[in-house]
Amino acid sequence: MSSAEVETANPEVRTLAERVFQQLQDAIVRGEMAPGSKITEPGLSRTYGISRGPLREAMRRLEAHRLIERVPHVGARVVKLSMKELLELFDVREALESMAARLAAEHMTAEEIAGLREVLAVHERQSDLKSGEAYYQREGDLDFHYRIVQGSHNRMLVTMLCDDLYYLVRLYRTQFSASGTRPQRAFVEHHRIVDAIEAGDAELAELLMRRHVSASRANVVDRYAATLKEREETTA
Amino acid sequence: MSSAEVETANPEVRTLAERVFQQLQDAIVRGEMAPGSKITEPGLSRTYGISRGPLREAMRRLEAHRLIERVPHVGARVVKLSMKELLELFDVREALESMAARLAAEHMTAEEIAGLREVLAVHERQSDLKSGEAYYQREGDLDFHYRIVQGSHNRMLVTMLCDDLYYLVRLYRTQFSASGTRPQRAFVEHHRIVDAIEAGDAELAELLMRRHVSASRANVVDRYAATLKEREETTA
DNA sequence: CACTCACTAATTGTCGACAATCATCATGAG
DNA sequence: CTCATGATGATTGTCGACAATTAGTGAGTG
Repeated sequence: MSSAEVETANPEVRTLAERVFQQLQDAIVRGEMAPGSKITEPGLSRTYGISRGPLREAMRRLEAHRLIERVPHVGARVVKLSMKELLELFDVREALESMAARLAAEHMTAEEIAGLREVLAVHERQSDLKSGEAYYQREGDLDFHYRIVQGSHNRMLVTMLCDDLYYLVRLYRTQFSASGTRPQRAFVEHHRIVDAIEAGDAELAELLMRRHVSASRANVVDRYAATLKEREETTA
Repeated sequence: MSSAEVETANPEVRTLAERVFQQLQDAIVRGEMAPGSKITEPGLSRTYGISRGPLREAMRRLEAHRLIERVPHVGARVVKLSMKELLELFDVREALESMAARLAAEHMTAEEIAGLREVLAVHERQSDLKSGEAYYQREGDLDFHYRIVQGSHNRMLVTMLCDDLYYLVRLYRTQFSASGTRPQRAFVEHHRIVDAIEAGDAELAELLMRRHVSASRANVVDRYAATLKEREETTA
């Protein structure tokens, strides 16, 4: 299923700071808190019904995860990704995910590969339904990448991508309302990557993942240029 | 010389939490706080003369930077890198730094390249003095990598490497007392990387940096195996 | 003698209040 | 009319105290 659906009272999470951190993380990524909007501690303190102590600790963690930006004595704002920063994010993803694919080809277990294939099968079924446009836009695509990263068996890599960057990716998708485009091609690419991993071909898996992320980046650039041009024409 | 240097009045750093964060970061990286040793909030609160509020915020940042590990309701310990985690760190560095070299070859300015050459010149002079063994072990090597990462002009990459990973690298060097080995070869590799960057050959710069980090990793593995064997013989 | 269980001491988590700093707006001078 | 300059209000930074949880100790029992 999708990721975290955290209720207010989750006994799993022991501390208030942790709980409010996850809630805020979710709210920001979903776009429920407008990008660039100011965050005031007394405000959040009231809405979440906690004191400012744990709240500030949660905000420090959000800051470390790049979801909010803080200026001493001034305040915090929800991060607002610019196109430049989005492209930077893609470069970092290209570097880390291609490495993850390489390591996955070397270390992934048979069960993990089977799970990966299952994810692709689910995507295929979904694409049968609303075929063509935007078919596994949201969490599905990330699920795929998520599993490969886990398959790298590199805990540092897993933390960086799954705990940090993927939240930024989701944030970007809501901010730019970038519904999943280029469906079939990405789907084919996913399959080829899994094939390479299953064959234990580390170099190929790395190369394919690199191209996959790079193509996704190029697609974003194209769409951005298109919307810019369109906006220009409508205003003119 | 120890931690009693930066007095209370540093106008650069505005907030107590920020100041104590930097002090702790320094103390940990320098090995003044033993790896794996427990950190108690009342203890640090006394030694640094601040209350637990800002201290906890500083600790949250240290946790995000992977310099301490926390368990809710139990406490925090200074991180202790295992060999496995060290190798994971090298894999991440290989991915990120090779990307940085590629971007540096594309975006670095003439002045930045000149600065890079200057760093190499300094290293060369140092190697004239205590030539051979361990000649630019500590900060010098990181200076080189640092500048290339900056030359990538990718802020996210800069943050990840310079603000996070390089502190871990320094921590590892003190923990494993890994004085800079394999001197000449690394020096030559550095030169070739700069040549590629200056020529604007992104692919080559990326490849060379990748090999450079990979070789450094292999060297660590070799040395580790050697010390293991040696320890075995002495105990036998 | 080993094991269990309660109790104690210490540490972590949380809260409310106070002090320092900044943004806003009004006021006045040029 | 524009710009500089000071009050004022709110927000952030910091502190000390209280509550909750945990680890360690020691007594008691099988």
